[in-house]
Amino acid sequence: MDTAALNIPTPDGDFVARYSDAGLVALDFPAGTKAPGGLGQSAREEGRPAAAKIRRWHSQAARAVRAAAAGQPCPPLPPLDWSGATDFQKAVWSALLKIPPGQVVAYGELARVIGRPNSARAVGAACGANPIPLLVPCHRVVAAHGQLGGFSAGLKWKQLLLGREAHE
DNA sequence: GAGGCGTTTTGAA
DNA sequence: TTCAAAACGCCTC
Repeated sequence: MDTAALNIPTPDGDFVARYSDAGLVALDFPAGTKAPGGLGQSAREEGRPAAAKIRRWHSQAARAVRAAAAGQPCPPLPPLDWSGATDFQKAVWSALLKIPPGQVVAYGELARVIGRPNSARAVGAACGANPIPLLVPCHRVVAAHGQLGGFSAGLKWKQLLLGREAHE
């Protein structure tokens, strides 16, 4: 694929945003804090130098990442490239984008929102497949009974982010 | 409170 | 096409 990977420095480390011609395709958490997987190596641009539009998206994404990491309301996001995702995943991720900062919903509740009340487990799978955590706030989804559930970048990040948002 | 089972979706063989 | 796995929820003991 023709993608560009650009660093987003924050007080918590360097996030890595990956872009296609259509928009932001993925966001990697800072190396060292990410759970297994091996992503998050040093950022490098693949292919051509970043086009002007990608630089524009990157500045938007950088602002959004820093705001989200600080638990503040998210400024406008660049276009997100969800090509390759299933309709179910897109429905789940769209619903996630509507959750305001500081508020959490249960997997089962999210399942009802998208019209699949029995799909709580599938919602969890879709959250786990989310390539853009933080900006698509899967950390605001928790299991029933107040349990945390899981998080692709590690539960420590989930707790940290929820704590900061609750503090706002 | 703990354990087991059911539901739904995804990805690999 | 089939099967196993998964960031869950509900029911039973």
